[in-house]
Amino acid sequence: MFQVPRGTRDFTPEEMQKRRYLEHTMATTFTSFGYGEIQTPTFENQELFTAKSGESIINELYAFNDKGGRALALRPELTAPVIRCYVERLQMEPKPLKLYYFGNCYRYDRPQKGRYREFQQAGCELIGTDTHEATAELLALAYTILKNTGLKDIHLNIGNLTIISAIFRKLHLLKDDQKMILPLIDKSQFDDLQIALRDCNVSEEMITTFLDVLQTSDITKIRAFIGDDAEANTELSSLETILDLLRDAFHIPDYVIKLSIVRGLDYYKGLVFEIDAPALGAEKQLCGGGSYDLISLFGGTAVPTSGFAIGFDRTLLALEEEGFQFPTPKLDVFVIPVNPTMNNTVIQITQKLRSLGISADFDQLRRGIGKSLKYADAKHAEKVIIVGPKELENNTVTIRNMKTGAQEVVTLNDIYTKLQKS
RNA sequence: GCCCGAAUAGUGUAGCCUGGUAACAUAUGGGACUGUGGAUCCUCUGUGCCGGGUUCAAAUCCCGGUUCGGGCCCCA
Repeated sequence: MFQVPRGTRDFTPEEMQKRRYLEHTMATTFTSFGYGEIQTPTFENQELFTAKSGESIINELYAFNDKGGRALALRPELTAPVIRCYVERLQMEPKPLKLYYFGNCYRYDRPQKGRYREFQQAGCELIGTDTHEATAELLALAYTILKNTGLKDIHLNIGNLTIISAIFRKLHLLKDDQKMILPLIDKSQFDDLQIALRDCNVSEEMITTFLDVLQTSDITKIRAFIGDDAEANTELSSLETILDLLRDAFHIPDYVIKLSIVRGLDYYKGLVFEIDAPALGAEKQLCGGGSYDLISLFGGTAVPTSGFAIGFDRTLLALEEEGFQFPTPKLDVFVIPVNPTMNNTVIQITQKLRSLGISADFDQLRRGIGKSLKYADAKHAEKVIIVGPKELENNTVTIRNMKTGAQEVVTLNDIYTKLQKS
């Protein structure tokens, strides 16, 4: 027996129904915010990803050489391909340029729940603006997309790398020490962090205040800590303005300032954010993003960029965990011939309904009415048309409403007006 | 890449400890009910993840692999 490769999945019609629903609601929200869809190849030159994230990521790439000896890789994410495309052919588009995407990505990782080797990402890039209102809108978009899918419990956490760097300066931490404590901050392991800071000769008083600042949402506390650092003060004022807009203009009040968000990569600068779904446990992060600079790295003219990526599969899992009722696939009409001599009429009725945009199907197994009703029920048919000799003598059929069980006899000509109204 | 657990009809499970006829529910196909039964009843089909070992005998015990889950690493 064959089975799917490790970390990959088949999607049944039932699962595809959910995935298409989710994709549709997300795409609708993106377009309502003025974004246009973009699609890039499933594989790219390996260099694109190593340039962005360093050689070490080859271990987690599906990388291969093609028959011409070109070093290629299945894409592990979509930001680099989209920015590559921008640099290659979209630089002269009017700004701001708003791009969104859906796409399968591939990473050689140990699979577990919410983590697959082939997975889908949804996301967007905002190119050519970093005004407060643009940044606030990006945060609002990320939050709104997830809310619009029907998710109830999500947490938006906002951090800032410029501010955290200023704090490090304040603590007089060496570069190597910073590297060591960053992962501890990212994982919110504050006990270990405290010990590590003592080893770096940071005073007890500073450690206490620092830990407090990392966990606070109070901007005044943060401002007090960074003191007269000009760059950090500017950034903090910007953050304050952005958050005011998010709360008062976009009406999204439930965010949390979390300076401990550092994210795992070097090209982010300034604002970073994450959205979690507590329902998911270990792999609970649904969305991550921020402002970054990749364009100059890829040889384009530097303009401000920001964006985020959403874990599509995790979002779906979170909805399932919350018991979300997905729309069920339905059939408008199922047509049942009482015996096979009715087939000709039954097919004509079915075809006419289909041509009117009404989804319709008919019994193709020559089963009795009972079994056919059961099948119609399993397929969530709304109405059933029963075609039998008794009715046909008077050029009529029986229409049964599957929800109420109510039946009425209708002439052949009236079927279509009758069904179109409802 | 590391530690731990699991794997039995399409689906959900029992049996495993203590080796001895693979079971139950549900779903699917067929039939009865002579056109209303989205019922009921009857019935066919379909199952031990893979490979080795121990044994007269392995779903059961042992070893290796695979896959899935839980926790790490990582998370662009």
